Amino acid sequence: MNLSPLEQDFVLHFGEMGSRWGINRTVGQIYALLFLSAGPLNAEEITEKLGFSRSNVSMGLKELQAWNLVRLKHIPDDRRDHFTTPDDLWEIVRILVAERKKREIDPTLTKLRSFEMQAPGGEAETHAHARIRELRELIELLTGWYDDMNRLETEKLVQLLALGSKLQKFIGRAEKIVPFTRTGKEAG
Amino acid sequence: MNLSPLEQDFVLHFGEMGSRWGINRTVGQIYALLFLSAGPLNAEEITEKLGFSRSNVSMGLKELQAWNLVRLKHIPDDRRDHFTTPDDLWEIVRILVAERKKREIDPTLTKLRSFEMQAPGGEAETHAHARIRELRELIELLTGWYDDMNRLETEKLVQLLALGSKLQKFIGRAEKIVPFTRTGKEAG
DNA sequence: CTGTCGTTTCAGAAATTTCTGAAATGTCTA
DNA sequence: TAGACATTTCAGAAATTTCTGAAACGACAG
Repeated sequence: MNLSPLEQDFVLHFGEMGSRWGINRTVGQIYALLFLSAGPLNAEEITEKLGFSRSNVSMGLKELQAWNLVRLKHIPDDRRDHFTTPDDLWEIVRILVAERKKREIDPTLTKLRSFEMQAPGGEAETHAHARIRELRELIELLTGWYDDMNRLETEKLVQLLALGSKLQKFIGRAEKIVPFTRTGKEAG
Repeated sequence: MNLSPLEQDFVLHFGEMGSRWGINRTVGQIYALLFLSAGPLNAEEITEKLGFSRSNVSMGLKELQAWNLVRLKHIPDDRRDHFTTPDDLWEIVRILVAERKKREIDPTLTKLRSFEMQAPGGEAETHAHARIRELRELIELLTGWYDDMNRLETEKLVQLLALGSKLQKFIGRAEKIVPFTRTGKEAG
């Protein structure tokens, strides 16, 4: 019931990567293990394979569930909880981005907007305010783009990404065809 | 020589955010302070404004320099080092993304490819290998798109982002114009 | 060469985060 | 209701990260 060298290496790498992303090392490892596993695992199995305490696994799974990164799966005649990651990698990407946006970007935008509301505190603060406005505008452009792309079916999304900068040929044209729209929702 | 309430709040927020991104809280604060400041600051000024030790500021600045996020600026008749952030926010975004890619994505890709090289360790590992291949392909698609976009001038980049999913109208057409390319590198 | 000024280094202190075992909680069965 | 099983909670232990003061370093001026 132990890890193959491949799994071992993969799990360690993503534990390491997780910790550079503000994610607890062991949480990263649990996720990596589930990601590779052919079927759902229960907490006991994870404990055995990764070799940390049962309670640590419990907390890790709880955190992964809070992030919506792991799915609970019930197995007939077994009342233990089993866990998996989505089969579709794009779903994983979507979840990751959505959660990070919700937790980090959205509160930041709120805060930046509130800064802009406050009357400038004198001459010296003019520069800071300008800087904050620029930052807010940049983040809004990026999140607007994200919202837009996130609405696409995965297939279309992949096609657009694959085309990349080749689409710049159409910049002028697109404006003519669909003028004055922001999100493209109306155009779909 | 102290912080305005606005600066204070901004600095604290980005310190907090930094720590969710694997960046030391005080490093985030130093960066936030420089970001808002109208002109270059020297280490002593940063120490006074943020109230942590001189050596901590020194280390923080060193780290920011290693990340290429901060520029050294010399002021005539002053032999202290002064620091700023780029005026152009898009330059900051480009640097941030480039550095994270270099430190996290590229090594991960290398590792995934090496996993694929290794002969599968038996029936059980087939699934893990498939999963790894999928992940590698997804990351390659995204980094390919990034490389492609990164080559654009900022103005074009902003235009493309602003159009968002409206560009899907051109998917079929673009394929005709530039067929068989994946990353756009050959087409540039 | 000596003194001043600015920066960096680094060992240990302080703070924070993560991990664990033991106990509590919850749920189902007989 | 008792007892078997699964999970969660949480206070303290362990590990890690961050921060500091003191000393070292380096450049320059006189």
